[in-house]
Amino acid sequence: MTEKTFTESIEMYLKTLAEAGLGEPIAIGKIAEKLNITPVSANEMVQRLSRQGLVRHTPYKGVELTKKGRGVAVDVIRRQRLWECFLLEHLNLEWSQVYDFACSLEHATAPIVTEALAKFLGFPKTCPHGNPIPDENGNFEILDGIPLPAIEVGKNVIVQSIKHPPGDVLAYLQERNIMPGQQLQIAEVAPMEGPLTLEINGREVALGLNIAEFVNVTLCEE
Amino acid sequence: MTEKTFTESIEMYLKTLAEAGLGEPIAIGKIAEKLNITPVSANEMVQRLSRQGLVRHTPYKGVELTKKGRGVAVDVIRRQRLWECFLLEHLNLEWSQVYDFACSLEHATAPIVTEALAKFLGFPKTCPHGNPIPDENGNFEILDGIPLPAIEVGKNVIVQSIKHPPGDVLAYLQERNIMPGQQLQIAEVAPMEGPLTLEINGREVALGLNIAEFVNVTLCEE
DNA sequence: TAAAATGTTATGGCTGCCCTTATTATTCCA
DNA sequence: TGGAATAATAAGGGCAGCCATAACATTTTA
Repeated sequence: MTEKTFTESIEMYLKTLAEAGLGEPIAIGKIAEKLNITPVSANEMVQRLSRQGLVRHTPYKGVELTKKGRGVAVDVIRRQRLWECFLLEHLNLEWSQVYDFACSLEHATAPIVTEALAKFLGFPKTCPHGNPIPDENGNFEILDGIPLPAIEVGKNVIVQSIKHPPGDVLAYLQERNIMPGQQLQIAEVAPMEGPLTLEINGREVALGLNIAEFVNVTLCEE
Repeated sequence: MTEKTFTESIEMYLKTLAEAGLGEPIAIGKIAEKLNITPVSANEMVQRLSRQGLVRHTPYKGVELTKKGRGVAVDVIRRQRLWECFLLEHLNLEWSQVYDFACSLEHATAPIVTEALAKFLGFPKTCPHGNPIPDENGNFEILDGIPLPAIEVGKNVIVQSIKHPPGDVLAYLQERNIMPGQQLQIAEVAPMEGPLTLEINGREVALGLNIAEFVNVTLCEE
């Protein structure tokens, strides 16, 4: 077993790559933006990761996780999402806050602790934001949710998951009850990339397109 | 409020100082030994801590926590001991392992999480090793236990607490059932700084003096 | 197809925290 | 009281991970 241990910084890079999409290469600029560092620094670091066989970097094309890198990333994500469950369900912390708190804890969690935590929680399948929690072997189901902006006006949908957004957007969503399990309807789509108007529990709520991209929903059958 | 945040390294120095005794100054050499670094490095770091007002360093005399430093140290200790309780009682991890696991988590735990954890655990008064858990304001009771080597032969005692020992000593103690709450008797004291012979649950157990120093006990009343 | 946007490389610098080696100062103890 | 042990200081170094600035390469797009 290559049971190595990686720095917090490395784990954050790998997690960021995994969260950004496990298919296509990610632009270095995007990584830099998400990690709040300069593109030059991101470039440096990507080279280090490349040397360690954790990512594959095609200049001017982007960065991809290798199998090894993906394995680490999935493990980090597992740890984080388990902690999110614990913090929300057992410590009763705010839905909008558990991501950040769990992000600190994830880097300080040994494998034995991770597995004991998973058992304690009853092996949850998803985190409080609706995203899947990989199992001990790194396997997880890919969600079938659709980004909210792709839904037609008038359709009833249920929020399935929230992709991790930047800044205080989670608190913004929580205030408006846009959380997994919530049913809502698209009441109106403003022209010129304008906001969506949603109907949630009988109330009208406007939601910018950029934010709506982070909300994945499934159609209600009726 | 000076609600600053400190590096993991700084927290470890301060915690080490607090654990080594909250009275007299600690020699730099001792700190270096406990943190597994060279005395030169420890000296450097102590100067940094001094500049930040966290410790008071009297050359050739030793290092002491300032009020500010003690506050941080007590907070770190609170976090660690709460996690120890959680890891032992809820995740069912080994008594001998929870100290180290908690030590990683303690540096990644925000105040809100600490308080929520304390509430979840029911505000425990001591950690699994019998050491007091400071409350939210940093107050805690000082234990009245006596180091095992100070007890006379023949006396019945109950283990009150285990000071944190180096290396694998906790596993060694756990194997021999020397844990808080355990009743035992000093059967024999070998001459020339030789080991103690203890009677535990009808079995005889030899325990070196150096290790016994870490075991605090109270006399059984009868 | 040329300008704008983005990515890459080079250079130099910074901080935190650790290291070694060597010299000097102080304290402790026999 | 003098040598051993311990502590302090100095000088030089390393590594991780970030920064800025500048020059240059490639890709995108208008």
